[in-house]
Amino acid sequence: MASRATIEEVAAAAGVSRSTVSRVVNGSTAVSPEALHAVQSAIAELNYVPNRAARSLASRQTHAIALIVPEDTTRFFGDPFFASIVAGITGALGGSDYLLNLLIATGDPGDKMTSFVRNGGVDGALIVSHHTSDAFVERIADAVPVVWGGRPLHQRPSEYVVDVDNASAARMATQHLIDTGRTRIATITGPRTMLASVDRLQGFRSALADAGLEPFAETAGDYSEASGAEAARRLLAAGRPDAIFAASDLMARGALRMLSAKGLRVPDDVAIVGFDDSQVALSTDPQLTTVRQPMYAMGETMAGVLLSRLAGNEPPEVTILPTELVVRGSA
Amino acid sequence: MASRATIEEVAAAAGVSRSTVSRVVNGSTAVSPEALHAVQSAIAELNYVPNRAARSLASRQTHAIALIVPEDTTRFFGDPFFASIVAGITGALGGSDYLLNLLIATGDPGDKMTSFVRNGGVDGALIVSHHTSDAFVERIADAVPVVWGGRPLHQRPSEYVVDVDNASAARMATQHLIDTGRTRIATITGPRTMLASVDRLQGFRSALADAGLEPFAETAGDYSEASGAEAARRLLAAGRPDAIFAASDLMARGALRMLSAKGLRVPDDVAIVGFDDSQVALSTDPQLTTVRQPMYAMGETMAGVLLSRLAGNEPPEVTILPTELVVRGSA
DNA sequence: GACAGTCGTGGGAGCGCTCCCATAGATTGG
DNA sequence: CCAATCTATGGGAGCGCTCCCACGACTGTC
Repeated sequence: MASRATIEEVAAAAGVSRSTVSRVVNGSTAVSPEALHAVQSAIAELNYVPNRAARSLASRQTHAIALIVPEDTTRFFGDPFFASIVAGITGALGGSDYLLNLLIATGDPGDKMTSFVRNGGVDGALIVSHHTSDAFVERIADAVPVVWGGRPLHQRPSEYVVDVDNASAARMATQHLIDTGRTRIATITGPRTMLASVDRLQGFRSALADAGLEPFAETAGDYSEASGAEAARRLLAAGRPDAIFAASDLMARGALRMLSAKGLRVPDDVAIVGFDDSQVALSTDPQLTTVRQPMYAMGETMAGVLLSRLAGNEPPEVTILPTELVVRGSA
Repeated sequence: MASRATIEEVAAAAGVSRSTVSRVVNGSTAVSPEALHAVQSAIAELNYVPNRAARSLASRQTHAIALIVPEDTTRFFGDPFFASIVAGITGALGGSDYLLNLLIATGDPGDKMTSFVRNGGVDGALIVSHHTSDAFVERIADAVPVVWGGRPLHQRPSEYVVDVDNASAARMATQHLIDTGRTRIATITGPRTMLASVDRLQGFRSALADAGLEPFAETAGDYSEASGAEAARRLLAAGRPDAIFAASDLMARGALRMLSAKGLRVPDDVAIVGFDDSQVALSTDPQLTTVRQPMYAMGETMAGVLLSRLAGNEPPEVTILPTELVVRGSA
């Protein structure tokens, strides 16, 4: 906890001016080899680390970005989707000198997150898992450059977004069910307050409509395993689907377990398709047929786009990453 | 992204001085009701949010703390242990105006974490999951007040730590196995580079020694499910234990699945005891008998102790939280 | 009525940086 | 050989706050 050295002290030790030290630290414009060397050894000797607050006050940037997830910690930590997103972001940030700030909370009690972002806590933000109820998120988007993971609810001009084509991915999954002869096809959606859920539902419906089928049933979960099991229970109480398209692997796993518990065989009695292709898809028996979305790449791309904006470049506003149907045992 | 109002502008709008605005913002010493009111409306009108960098430069504190986890993201997100710790910390921070900074990384490539902490990025740090190989962690402890989750490897005078009594918890778990008539008892430990693993192993050994038994086998995992399965495979290849004490629920689950896959019944053929009592313990069939450690409370306490230190108080240096054996179906 | 103690307030002096302009010296060319 | 150009460097002026001291206007006391 030694008292820190300041730039001025380094300058004195190296026999140069503050400015020269600053140039060395920031690797900027030309500095003579002798000065360079003198400064570098002074830095090493004094164990100098530039003060973050002073630097960001003067330069008006923090070299930190936030990942905002309007979910409670349980959901956040329980879903491998977020783990991959974070891993992707971390990967993209690795090369840069930016730092990631994880801001996880529903509703932002006390406006801590909002004011942290607004009062210059970060240079920009990544926002995923956006619900209609999260008004605070919009205020954040007013304050700093934002990149959305998934289309924002209220799209404004010049929003940057990284997404997959949820509707056609869901279509593809549903089509697979149709192609394999299923006719009583139900879906377990995510919360209708999220655009991704709505889009997937719409893809589901349109695939059925094109095939001249009616949805057997539509029921909502919250992307968690428990909600998937609960949804399956409701489905079964109301009738006997021969296939279920679940909007997440976690919900698919919940449904699968509920079906097994009720003595139904998967895929013989009921086929199940999930969404994500996370580790979860491999953990079930049978393993899940699912829609793969490139979660790691999504995180990586989001961070890349934000960094590019912060660097003053003009990355593409919308990036749509590809999805793919992965056929395994469950359908 | 409106240009921000400064304290000076608020002062002008309210017809008072900078100082008075600062007093209002910091809720400090007496301000006349009229001034108070004038300032408050000026703040509301101008949408004023104090600048974080300026504030922390002047006051020499950031109002942020870090949680340092020297693990890769996969391990971090995969283990409910961390989820509970984070939830506990978040809970404790909720009332305060401190912010949590999650710093997850093995080895700290590029020293980003270390220098972030050292250059005044946070006022203090919480460190969990400390391995012998993580030298950078010590450098962090030199730079800011730290509270350890689990005893640090190199204990120095006046370290603050929140922990459970791992040795006696492991003893208790092992004793349960002995009491239920098991004699060929093996253990799956965590990495020997972590003190908690070593302590649990030691508790395991001493319970057996007291009962006049020899350990059937000791093999190490890394607390992950896969490593537990792998360890169980090794155990089976070498003989036939009739009980296994695993140092985490995740490893216990891995082991349990491996045993089932090999056609062994739990608990009839092999009894299993886990450690943590996370959600995982309830997800297996049979459910896990396990040592409950109060993970949420550990996070909460760690944060509480750190906050108390930062507030200039003198919290107890060592807090040992209680553990408890939870008997379910697996042993 | 003069003196000490309050209370609310203002403003100077930094906090440790970056940014920009000025300057001294070295180099070039007509 | 002197003006024009370039390179390396120094230092002033902030960035937006907090902290501390000082000041005027009141109160109360002997």
